[in-house]
Amino acid sequence: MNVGTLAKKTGLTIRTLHYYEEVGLLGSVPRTDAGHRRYGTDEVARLQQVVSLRRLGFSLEEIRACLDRSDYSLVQVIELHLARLKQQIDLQQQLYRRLETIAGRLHAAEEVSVETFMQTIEVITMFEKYYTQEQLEQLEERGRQIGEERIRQVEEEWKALIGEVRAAMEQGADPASEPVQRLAERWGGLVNEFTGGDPGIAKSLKTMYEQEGPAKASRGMIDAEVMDYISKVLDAAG
Amino acid sequence: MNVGTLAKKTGLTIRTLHYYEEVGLLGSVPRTDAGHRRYGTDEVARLQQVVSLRRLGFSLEEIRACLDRSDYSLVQVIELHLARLKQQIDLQQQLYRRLETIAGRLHAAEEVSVETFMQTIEVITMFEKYYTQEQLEQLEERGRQIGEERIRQVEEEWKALIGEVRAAMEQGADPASEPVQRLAERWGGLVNEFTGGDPGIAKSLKTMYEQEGPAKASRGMIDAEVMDYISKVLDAAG
DNA sequence: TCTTGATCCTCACGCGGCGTGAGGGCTTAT
DNA sequence: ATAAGCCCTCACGCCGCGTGAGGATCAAGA
Repeated sequence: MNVGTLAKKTGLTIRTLHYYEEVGLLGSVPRTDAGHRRYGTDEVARLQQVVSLRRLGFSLEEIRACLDRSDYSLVQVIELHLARLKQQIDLQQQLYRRLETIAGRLHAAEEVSVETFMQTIEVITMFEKYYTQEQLEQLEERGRQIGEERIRQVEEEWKALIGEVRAAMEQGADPASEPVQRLAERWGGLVNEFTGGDPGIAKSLKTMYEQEGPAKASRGMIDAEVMDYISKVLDAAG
Repeated sequence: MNVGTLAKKTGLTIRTLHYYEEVGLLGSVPRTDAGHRRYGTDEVARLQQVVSLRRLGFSLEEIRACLDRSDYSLVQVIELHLARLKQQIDLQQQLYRRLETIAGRLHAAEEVSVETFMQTIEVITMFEKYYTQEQLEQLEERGRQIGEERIRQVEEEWKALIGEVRAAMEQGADPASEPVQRLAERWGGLVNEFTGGDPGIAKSLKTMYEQEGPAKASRGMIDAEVMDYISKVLDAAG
């Protein structure tokens, strides 16, 4: 059998067959006087083995090791390969979830510029740093249940509330005073809307604000001053 | 900031920074008189974006496209990337399952030579050709429940039975005769032990034997003659 | 100021698993 | 004899850098 025929039979290209021979996977293939390769049953059998192992994802180097030295511990090679595969799959799944989340957030945004994208990435990365996988899934789920509509609405409520808090702060209003305390109640309500009442998520949120600072954690909505003030207000509530 | 410092800050290598500049990801980095690279805030910011996108698994080409032309449809790029990732994950998971199955079979074997391995691969490949994913999982599950002990025992029973059938055939025994019919009963019992009474699996098994021929499908245990004979015997049973 | 060690530069080959030509010889049917 | 279709070798290209070689430059101590 000549290369072309064998190539068609195996689905490999001629170049691949040449290459396999070149790297020593097929030994020395016999030739005709003119130098054309002639594949006999031995070569075909060997090639079948190579193809089978290749389809399982082994490297050419591993395949050669397995086929050349029968004392090679196949089980170990497989175990190793399995471990590598599992690691890769895990990594890719993690990546997939990340990208999915990002895609979801971008879908919700009205305009997708590179800046929005980068910001989203930063937010996700920051979140992944402070929330456990479980918590992130929980947040996802709650987000779906609540709906995009409500999320945008809450966003607006936050902006308004922060504005009012800032105004109170700048007027030097007493943190313990009645109107300021009512702001605190609304604040707590919005926080609760995010955490869903889960104390673990609340704790992660707190840690994130402490570690990253209010400005970064709130994506520029809350600065250190306002945060300081609202902390006092909440403290005054007991 | 010089390269070394930036490299440490980003976790990249110096070579990588050079390379990114070489392929045009960082524009033209300003230099000192001596030709040393000096990274300013602009370059650092740009690099941050590159790193972020890189961590999401985008190719350098894609990153350049995204960053250079802001009119580039980010959402589409992400969707495409997600699709690719999904495909890869699916493929790798399929591979993983295959390898796991093979590893299980090899674990059950007493001696693992290259031949055993290749045979196992062939068997798995053949099975995957004729049974649905669901059916394969069902077979797995039944195998686990029955236990290796019983599997080996059944293997022995098959060998013995096939021997008896062959003997009957060579003596020219009437397929409808009482003792031969009793062999048929045992035959049906063993087949049933494999299929677990599932008609879908029985059908796939039948298709496999028809398409691949008895010798290949039974891994050399049953040849065409014996298969022919036992078919007649089973037909005679009605 | 001179030295020394750390840091920087460019150039260029290497990996894995082939794809994709270029430029030429062989075979087979007409 | 010629044309079409095989085959051969040689060699560069891909991606994302790693890893040197060989030399220039910088910062700090003697």
